[in-house]
Amino acid sequence: MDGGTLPGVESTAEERIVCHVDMDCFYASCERLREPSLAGEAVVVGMGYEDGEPHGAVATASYEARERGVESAQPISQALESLPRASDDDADGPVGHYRPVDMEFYESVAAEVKAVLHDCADVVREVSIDEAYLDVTDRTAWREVDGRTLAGGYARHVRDRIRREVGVPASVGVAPNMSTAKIASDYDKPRGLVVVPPGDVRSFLDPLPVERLHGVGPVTARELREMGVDTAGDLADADPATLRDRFGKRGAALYRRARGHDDRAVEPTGRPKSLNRESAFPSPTEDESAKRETVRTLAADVADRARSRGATYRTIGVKVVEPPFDVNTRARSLPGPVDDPDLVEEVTLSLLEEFDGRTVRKLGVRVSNLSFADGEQSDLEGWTRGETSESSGGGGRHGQARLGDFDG
DNA sequence: TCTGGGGTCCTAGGACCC
DNA sequence: TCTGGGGTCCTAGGACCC
Repeated sequence: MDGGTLPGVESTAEERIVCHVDMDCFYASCERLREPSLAGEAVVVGMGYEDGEPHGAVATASYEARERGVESAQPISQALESLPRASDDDADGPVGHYRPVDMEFYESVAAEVKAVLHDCADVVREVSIDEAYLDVTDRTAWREVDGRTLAGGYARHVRDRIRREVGVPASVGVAPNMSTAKIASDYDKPRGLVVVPPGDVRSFLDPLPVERLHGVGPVTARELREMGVDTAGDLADADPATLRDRFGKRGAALYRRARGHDDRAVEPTGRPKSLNRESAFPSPTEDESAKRETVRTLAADVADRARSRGATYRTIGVKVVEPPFDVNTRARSLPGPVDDPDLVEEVTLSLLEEFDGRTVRKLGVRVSNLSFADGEQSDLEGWTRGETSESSGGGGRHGQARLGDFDG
């Protein structure tokens, strides 16, 4: 169906075809989907926002709202200063439509998008609710027809199907690897379609500021600039040994990616590694009963989510954020995986005790070291027969050795 | 950027084992 | 009693991403 192999052209790893699909201001687009009159209007979706109130933070702003100075993660009160609310009728000039986050609805729209993606590719890695990588090597080719690559045409097809079948806009980047495809999808948002064929990777990346590379945040960007590295091209020309010394594994990976090399395979979405719930107090508090009550609620929520996802956990932890923004984490591991809400509460309350008398602005509860019932490990029959030797601890030759950990 | 919530990966030191 | 090297697990913190 795809025309077979090109004569004289060897297929190499660098000739994979990876699409990165990035939904445009996804939450705002979802709001427009169910409220079509919002098309073309400035839309702000707020986390912790309630109709008519000033509290909460911006989760997503439409491009119209961004033009008015509304930024992601900004407090709603601040957003309202640059973009008054449409429902406040004294507003004069441009106004915004503010809506509270409705995750359930967004998840349902995302499920429709994912269905399209899985129909378009054999391997799909969902990174978040609004982002995914597709390996479409077997569905198209880098060959050019009339000056355009077939891969680009395929990416356009993916983007347009999402628009047509689900009704929300997306941007798509196509490249021979994940890292470049990701940058490409971001290059021309919204409704972008950026194609970077294998031969063009370096010339595409070279002029970009280092911040555009996935994995370079404010801290790394500052350090790189101090080294005289401003662009991806500078990074590609830097001394790899120096980068490794300064940034460890990450430095080595960044160097390779800046040079257009990224051989990570598009792996299908895996199981979560941890589950976590946190919430901030309206203002920092030292009220012990408020702290304990919050932790109890978070613990119950996390345990509940773990159960609903069929996960057991072996490590339970808390996060305590003290003003101004000092993050403390404490965790305790159990001898074996459990599904035990009461234990989550007990352990987290006990970990919280260390912070008695301290003022906190935010608390969190986390479970990690997850196992899944249908997964490969902890097959109950194997355990009881003493046949399972999957044990992660070195030396433990037979499952029997660890069985004792579970009773008592 | 007076800082919301849900995640991932990496690093470093200490405990403990052989 | 002191000393070596290799390995894993655990905890805490940091950077980053959406």
